Amino acid sequence: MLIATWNVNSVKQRLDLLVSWLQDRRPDIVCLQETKCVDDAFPREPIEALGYNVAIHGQKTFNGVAILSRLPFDEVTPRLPGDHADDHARFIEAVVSTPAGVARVASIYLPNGNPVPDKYSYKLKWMDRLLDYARERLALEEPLVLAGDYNVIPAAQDAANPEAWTRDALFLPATRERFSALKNLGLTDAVRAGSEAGGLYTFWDYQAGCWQRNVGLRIDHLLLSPQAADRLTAAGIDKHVRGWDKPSDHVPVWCALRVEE
DNA sequence: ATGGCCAACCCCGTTGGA
Repeated sequence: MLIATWNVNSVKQRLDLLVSWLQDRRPDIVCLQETKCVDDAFPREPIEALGYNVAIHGQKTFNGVAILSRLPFDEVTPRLPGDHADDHARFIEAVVSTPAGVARVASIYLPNGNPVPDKYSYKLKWMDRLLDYARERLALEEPLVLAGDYNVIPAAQDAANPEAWTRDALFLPATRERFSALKNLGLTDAVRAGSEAGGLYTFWDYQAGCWQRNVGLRIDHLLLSPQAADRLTAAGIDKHVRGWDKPSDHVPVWCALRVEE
């Protein structure tokens, strides 16, 4: 079973590329971020025509997350618990039944946190809420995948120019500490389970010829519970999608989980 | 050495992203 995440930077602008990529990669479950449209405006039909069920949590102009799944949804829950006043559409969770039992998947769009300090406290609070949520879900001992745009550079090897990011919300010590704390709960970084190599980027800024110069960041991640990590057979980054016409600044990241007994 | 993009929105500039 293939589970992927992709920050599409507007699902309406990216619809043709999304359809092409779904046809090529044929993932079973896809977590989308930055859909940037209200639920009524989400382009359901061309995605459903490819055999996907669609769960969405959008808002006007900004943010917006979704989950696409070939398997039907048993449950869908928008919003990360822990702050009723948080009205950003940054989280949606779904449960599906697989041949090997239930799987729980969350699509996560973690706050950027810049500029520091004005917007940074919201990011740290959001990460603390994510830690609480993950702790609670891990107690269920289910296959669980927390996939999305974390806006976290986990380590120096995850940036082309790490020294340029030392005072940035994506790379500050408090950000990296919370990401480490997530992994220390027992979550596995799917890409890092297969390779410790540098240069495995998932984002290249539109500006300054970053793509052409391969100046990128690894900020999109799939974190797996032990029950999912036990079934992990492969993970990858669809870097070639960044070279397509009118691309998102992020590319899809995926992992393959064995579901047969 | 420097600057270099893109998307949404009600409007043709401003805000947000990373």
